[in-house]
Amino acid sequence: MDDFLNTSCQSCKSRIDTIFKDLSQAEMSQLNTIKTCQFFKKGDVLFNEGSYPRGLFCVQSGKVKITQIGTDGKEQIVHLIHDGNTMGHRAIFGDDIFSCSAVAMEDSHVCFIPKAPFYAMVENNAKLAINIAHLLSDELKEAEHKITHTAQRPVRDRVAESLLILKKNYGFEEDQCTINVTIKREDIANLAGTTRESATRCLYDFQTNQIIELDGKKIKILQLKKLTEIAHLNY
Amino acid sequence: MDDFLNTSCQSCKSRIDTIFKDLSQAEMSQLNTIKTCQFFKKGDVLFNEGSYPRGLFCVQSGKVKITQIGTDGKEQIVHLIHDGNTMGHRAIFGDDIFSCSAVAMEDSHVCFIPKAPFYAMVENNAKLAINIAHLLSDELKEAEHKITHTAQRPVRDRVAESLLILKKNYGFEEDQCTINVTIKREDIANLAGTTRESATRCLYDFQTNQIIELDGKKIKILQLKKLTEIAHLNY
DNA sequence: AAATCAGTATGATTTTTATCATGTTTTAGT
DNA sequence: ACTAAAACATGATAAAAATCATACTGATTT
Repeated sequence: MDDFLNTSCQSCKSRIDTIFKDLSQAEMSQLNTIKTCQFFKKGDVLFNEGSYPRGLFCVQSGKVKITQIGTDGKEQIVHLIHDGNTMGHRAIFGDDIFSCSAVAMEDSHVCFIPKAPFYAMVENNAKLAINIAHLLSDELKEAEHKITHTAQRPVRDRVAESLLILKKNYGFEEDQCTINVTIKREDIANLAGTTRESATRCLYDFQTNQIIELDGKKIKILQLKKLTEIAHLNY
Repeated sequence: MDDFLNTSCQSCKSRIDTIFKDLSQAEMSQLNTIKTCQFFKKGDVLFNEGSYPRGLFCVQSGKVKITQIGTDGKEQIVHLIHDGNTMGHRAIFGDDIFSCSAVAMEDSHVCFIPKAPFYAMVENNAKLAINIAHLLSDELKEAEHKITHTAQRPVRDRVAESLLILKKNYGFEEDQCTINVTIKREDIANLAGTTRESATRCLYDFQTNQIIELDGKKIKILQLKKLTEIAHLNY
């Protein structure tokens, strides 16, 4: 992790869809003053489950996985993060330690906003607080959906959904079918809540059925519709 | 569902630990003006998944289950509600339809605060908005925990945890060991994310091992410590 | 280029869990 | 109190998934 050139919040392309979208010019320049830009290399840990949050992370570019350690130390991917997403708000507003860890899945530029001035800013701006509540509401909805559909669907369906989640978060490459992320089989398993072997088997089954095409760590979705059918939901 | 006598917010015992704990006297009497008190009989539906929220529910007394319909129409219990809890905040602040249904598990007194005046109140009170963010943060933490531990633990562990969740939400009766709720086997299964048969088998296994005692729909916890060990977590 | 290592593929086996089937008990309604 | 319906217990079976075991591939280091 190194410091990096300070991109201004005003010109940050990722800002449009964040909790900061409604800030006034004055507040924006204030935010710009208190934030710092940081660079994380692939594999770097942004924060660790159990540690105390010192502030909010706001992703400018890159990909981060949010994980939790379950029984027997097995990792569960709880959330996937891309540019424009924030991290740490749950721990900050829950007045809590981090319940998850964050690890960069590729080189990422992430801004950091120290807790105290950020919290003060929120206390004086109900609209900002409401935006945070909105974000938390969306995440809660997603989490509750995942509870229901993890408990109730077979591994095959969940692996199919995991591919759709990857696609939703990271989109396609220029060819409009290769998912724009490099991810290990094990992480697909950790996202689907199954074992590496079971995930691998599902992927090969999908390939055999011409639904996807595997090329090393890259995954091409050939039949998006069939994948959503297998997942039993509409993305 | 009938209207019921209007208990005042000022004297409401459940208020102490709600999002409304920090309201000023003026705001409190304003809240008291806009809210209505309602009564729901056991089995009554408070709201339905997919419908549009008209306001916030605040439970004065009673027990409510928050459920979601999964694959093949199977119900998942996402949340258990007791006095002092609110419902509908996720849908309201997510600017969304209800993603869950709410059904009274026993006769309940629930206050209703219409959406528009409530939202206006929040827009003018950052502290209230922060309290809502706090609540959502706690719920998100709980949901993420459930994702990880549903995916990773066997049914037996999850059934054990379900009993602990029931105990946490509804406590014990006077004997300090009978869980203070009447719940069907099927609902225990829906909470644990398994089938009725599997849940039943686990409960009888626990009884055989003198960890619990079953008496119709009532459950006595004989060895709380063993139950937490089986669940593989510390409550 | 050989060696090392992380990640991968895949078969065989065992364990876990759901499903199916059937009889019993409990509860609610008249 | 009687009847119907709902909820429950439990065994047998089948299906799903984890675990175990082993060999392969591809990248990186020496």
